[in-house]
Amino acid sequence: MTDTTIKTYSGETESEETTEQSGEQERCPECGGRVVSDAEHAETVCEDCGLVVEEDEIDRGPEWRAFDAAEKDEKSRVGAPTTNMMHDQGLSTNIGWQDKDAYGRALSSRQRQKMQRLRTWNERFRTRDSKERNLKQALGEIDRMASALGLPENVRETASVIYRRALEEDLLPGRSIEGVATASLYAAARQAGTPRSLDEISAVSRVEKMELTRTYRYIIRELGLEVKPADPEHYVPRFVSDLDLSDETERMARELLESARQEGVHSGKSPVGLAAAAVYAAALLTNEKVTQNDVSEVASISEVTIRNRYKELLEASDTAAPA
DNA sequence: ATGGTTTTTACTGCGTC
DNA sequence: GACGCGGTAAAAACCAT
Repeated sequence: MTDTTIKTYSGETESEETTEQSGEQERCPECGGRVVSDAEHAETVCEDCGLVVEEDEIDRGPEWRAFDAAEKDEKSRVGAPTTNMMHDQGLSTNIGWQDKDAYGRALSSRQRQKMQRLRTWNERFRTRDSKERNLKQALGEIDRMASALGLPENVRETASVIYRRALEEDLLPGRSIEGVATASLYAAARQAGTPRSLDEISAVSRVEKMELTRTYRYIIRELGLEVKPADPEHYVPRFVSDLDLSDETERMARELLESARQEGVHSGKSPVGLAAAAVYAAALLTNEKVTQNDVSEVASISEVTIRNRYKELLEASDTAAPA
């Protein structure tokens, strides 16, 4: 009866024994102490002996706070910030498409031809080696899927970083670009606390779910990424808004999940199912009309699961806070 | 490969609009 | 009668061993 062992629901997790943090935390070459970076002085120093490991690091952020537009111009550094979302981090030079010179005058036809030729070659070189081309494609894919799923920019950014790392560690051979890109996005979404279920992801991806899970697991393991089991609460806001329910309901759903957690109901169950059930139960309690069918659709989970979960949910909330 | 869980599928009965 | 809901049994999916 005592169900104390907490099993993790592995469909969405299986990351519990990833890296014990800091597999590659830098160490001080002198004393082996922990090294800590100090952005203000642009240094990386050892906590123990104070040795400066690196100095003059580049601060890519803006100069300081800007209080109005003029100051913003003054203080920003030149150029666009580097971003991992472009295959060359946005750093490569591009040749403008307008056939104008630096003063805006039209070019002679001879010059125009020359520029056209340069553009061609520039493009060829820029994406020359396979890794670059690989990245270019993958990032395009990540972007496409992310917008299809309505994921915010920071998730895309994270996904890009993960993909880049996978590429650098030679994790690609034998795996499809799309598979790894999809897995990166999945991991990024979960890390960012805006998880999408495997179903949702594979709906917009070109790869099968099986390949996705395989690749995902592989990536997580090889890269030592720490991805905590998805928290059902993270799904709640999305379901609530998809169903046009009130904030009150959302709050209620969270409460239900909270008391359920204390009762250990979460153990081994699908987070999505739990979230869906909580939303349904909450809607009931706040007298808003949603059918189990509605919920099951936005959550892509079966009605039966909702029924089972929401029964447990209500029981748990009774024991936790007897009315 | 096997076994234990969880989720899904499919079907049935009940009450209400 | 259609619909929402609750239940059950059997199948499928999934993870761990």
